[in-house]
Amino acid sequence: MRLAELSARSGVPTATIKFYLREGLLPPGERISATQAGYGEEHLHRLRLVRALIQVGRMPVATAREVLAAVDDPGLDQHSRLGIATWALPGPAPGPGPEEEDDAATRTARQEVGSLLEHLGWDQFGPGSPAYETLVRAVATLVRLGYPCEAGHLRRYAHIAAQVSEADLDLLESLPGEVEQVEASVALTVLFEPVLLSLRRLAQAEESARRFRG
Amino acid sequence: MRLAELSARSGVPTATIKFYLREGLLPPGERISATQAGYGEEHLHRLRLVRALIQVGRMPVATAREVLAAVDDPGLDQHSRLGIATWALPGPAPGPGPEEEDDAATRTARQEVGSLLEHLGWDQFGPGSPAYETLVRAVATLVRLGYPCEAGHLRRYAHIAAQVSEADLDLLESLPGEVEQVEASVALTVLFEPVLLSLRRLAQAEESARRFRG
DNA sequence: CATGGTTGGATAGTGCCACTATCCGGCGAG
DNA sequence: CTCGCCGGATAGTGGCACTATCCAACCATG
Repeated sequence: MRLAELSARSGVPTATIKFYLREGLLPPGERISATQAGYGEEHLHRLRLVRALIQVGRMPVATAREVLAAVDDPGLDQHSRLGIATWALPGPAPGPGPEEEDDAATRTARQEVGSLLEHLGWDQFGPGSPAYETLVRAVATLVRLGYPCEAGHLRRYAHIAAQVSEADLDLLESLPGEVEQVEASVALTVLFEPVLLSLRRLAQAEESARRFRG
Repeated sequence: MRLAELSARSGVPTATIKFYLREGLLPPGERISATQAGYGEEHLHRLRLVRALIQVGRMPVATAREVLAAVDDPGLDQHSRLGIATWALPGPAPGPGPEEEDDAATRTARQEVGSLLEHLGWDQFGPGSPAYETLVRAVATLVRLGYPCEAGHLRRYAHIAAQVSEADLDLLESLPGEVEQVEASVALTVLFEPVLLSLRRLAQAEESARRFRG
């Protein structure tokens, strides 16, 4: 398959594919001659994954490169791979970098988050992990706006998150092959986020109608 | 309070506050003289909300303006206000506009999503609503990558989403005042997204450790 | 063999968007 | 008086995901 056909089958412009090749998101095609290269089905699949991560998952190009490098890395067991994937994924609020906020709200948030995770016994990822920091930032913002979000309130959401992760892992384990599972751990983590959030919005509308109308 | 103090108390640069005033995200201050204006606590609160929507919720400035206009709109009942807020919120994958994709994956996704929502009886928001379209896009992407996401698989996530929305509405109803609830419906919908997704990541790590190690 | 369209690679440019820097005249504290 | 701060208007910046252009090699066709 040539670049043009890869573009036609994926719907991605050739210029964009070249860009991804340059950025290392897509492995180079098999060299046919000095100025020609050929691509296979695996390139098509990877290209679709890249598009999904970037467009649906809103992942920055640089992050996608790191995540995909981890996916391709051999010699990692299932758990570390999922860990790497989860670690590298940017989450919903990457923020303007390590600006080390230390206001009252952030300190409160750290305390509530810490006590929540301690109570749940969730100690795989501690402070410093992206998910943890994102959580602290979000809770700090809620605190700053004056909304209740002590560990008690958060616990309810944590229990629900645990159910989601069970569904995630069930789905992951139902897939064949180990390589596929690694890729899937990334793809499913990212792509089920919009699914979950959209369903939440739809469910909110239903629940709101139930409570405020009929 | 002058602009400089508003800036100091919120941590937002004065230039940025001026920008928000220009964009209509923040109501103008009370005119003290021809070239002086004063701001109150409500401006501080609104400014924090704006920052939260834009930075934590990743909402485009234009969308934030619309959402806040709906929040300020009097003469809307609770349900419509939540509806407007939820409708205007952009969700995780706004996409490159109404490009009317109509490939096989999208058609499959529309069918699965339709049958899922029909089965659940969720008919508040049909096709055309942002949440619905976001869901279709995400499912289409999953289909394209070859992951299982029939209505059956999605139902499990939908049930979990329903639990989230119950928690959301419980929290909303626990707040005093009606104006506060309107603002809260926006703030909580947006700000609990990172909370939920971060908790999911943390829970995934725990669940993964439980299954693949111990 | 000529030749014209196509291919892959390199380089520079575009468009969007959330700010941000600068300038200007009016105000007000000392 | 006066000098620095205030608010408002205008234009510029930086980041990022592409995208347009150019070039020489390549291959199919006549």
